[in-house]
Amino acid sequence: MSVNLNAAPSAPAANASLEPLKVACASCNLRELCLPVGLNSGELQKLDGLVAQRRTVPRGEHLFHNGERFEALYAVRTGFFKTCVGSEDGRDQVTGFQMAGELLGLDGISSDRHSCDAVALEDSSVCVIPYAQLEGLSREFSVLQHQFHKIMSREIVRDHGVMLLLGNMRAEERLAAFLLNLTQRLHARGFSSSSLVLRMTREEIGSYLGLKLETVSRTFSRFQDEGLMEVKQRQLRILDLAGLQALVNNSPC
Amino acid sequence: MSVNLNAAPSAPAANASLEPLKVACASCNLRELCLPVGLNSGELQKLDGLVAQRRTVPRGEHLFHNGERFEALYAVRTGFFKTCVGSEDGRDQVTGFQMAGELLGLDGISSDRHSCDAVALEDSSVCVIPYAQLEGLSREFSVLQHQFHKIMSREIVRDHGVMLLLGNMRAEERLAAFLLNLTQRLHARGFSSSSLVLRMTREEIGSYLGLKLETVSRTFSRFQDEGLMEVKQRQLRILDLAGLQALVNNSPC
DNA sequence: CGGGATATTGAATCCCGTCAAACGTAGTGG
DNA sequence: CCACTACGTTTGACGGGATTCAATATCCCG
Repeated sequence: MSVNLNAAPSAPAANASLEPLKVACASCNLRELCLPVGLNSGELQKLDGLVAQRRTVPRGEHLFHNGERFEALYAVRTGFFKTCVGSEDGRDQVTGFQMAGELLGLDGISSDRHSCDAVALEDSSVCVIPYAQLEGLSREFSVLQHQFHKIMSREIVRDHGVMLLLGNMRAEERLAAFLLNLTQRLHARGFSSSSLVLRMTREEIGSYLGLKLETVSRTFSRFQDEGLMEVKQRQLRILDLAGLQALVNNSPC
Repeated sequence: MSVNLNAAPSAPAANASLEPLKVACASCNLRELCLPVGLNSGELQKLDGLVAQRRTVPRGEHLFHNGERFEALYAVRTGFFKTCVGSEDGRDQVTGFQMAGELLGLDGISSDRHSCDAVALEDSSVCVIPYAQLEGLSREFSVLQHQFHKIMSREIVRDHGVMLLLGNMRAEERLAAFLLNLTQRLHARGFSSSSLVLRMTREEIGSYLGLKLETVSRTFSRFQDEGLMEVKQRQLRILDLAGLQALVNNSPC
């Protein structure tokens, strides 16, 4: 049973990947998590004029590719994405998982080209935010400007947290921290904070956390044995939140 | 000895940590690496009006602390910094090393508080860029706005690269990548790209790379044995650049 | 229903961390 | 100037946590 928030309002069209149809930011239930935070109604209207296009991305498809020309940011409306970077040799690293209300493509600003791949992990839809126009509008509205800067800064802070995780934590702590982060974000979107469906494979979790898929699987099993949670494939239920938090906070030394 | 942040701007006092003295952005030799990239002379002048203050930070002192109120960004003028984040338990992680022309404090925008510590690794000086005023000016000048966005985006891209390093690479590759990055940035600033002085300890390198100081030391020794470089304490000279690059690019598998 | 992708589990291996000792360097003050 | 100390670095031996290789189980989609 997939999470189905904000299904397209009608969309009778064939399943083209572009939809002219649109939900105004003003009436979008993600507005408090997304770019429009703090805008008044006039500003919201202007922003709406800019976000004219929506795009759906079927599961497994790319929203954009590494190296592609950067022209727009994308706000996740429904669904779930991963972003990953790759090195010259085949290795690649998942750099993040994005859910409703989160922005994709910020990495592209630096060089006018996307520097990672964005892939939908379930059928998804995004709002297309042409970047040049966003810069223009954020010169007009300082609230929008500030909110945009906050979003970029937040991404930097998040990345630093991931570095801490990758550099200092052991497998159990990494996985616990990951799950707590996931449930917290889901909770902020109105979902249960104890029961969730993993949208990604063990391998993708492992890539994000700097672990091999076998280690992720084994650690899940151990958590289950210890009564911290129930895992069955992608279905996960947290039984002992405090126990998980303790794992993250308590130094092993 | 606590950091003397933001004393009154007048304060002609002896060698306080604040200097009213100032070098115009227009005549700063870092201008092509820093915020002013692409500005015309009128715009440069406006920016100069904003960057009214310089601050010196002695080796070992903090430029800012985690949790402190965020009010300004800092552009490194001379010297060398590290930034680090810490978890509730004592562990901390170096998230970056900053040299001349690079910006510090971007993490603070997200929550109006700094979310990391910035520490000078040698006697350093920075330009203070009051953030509210920078937002104002970047609403006037789209070139400044865009350059600022590029800098933030570049930080995100860099962080993703570090994630790849921490998540996928082995000790040798991490250290090789680190050294190549360091020499490349030094080269861009007119220094030799083969000979350098490490401004940080083995422990700080290790923290950045997710390794223990002993591993860093051992790996340096191995590189030396293999004729890739000469290391003597902080003094380092690269003998086989191609060899180092090969280490980073060639998958071990 | 069947087949490919995904997940679980075990056993062996290895890279890095840990612990410990010794050395070198820099800074201080007698 | 040199002894003294604190700090950073090097190196060795050992252990452990994660990876690797491999076999099996399970799920999902057409």
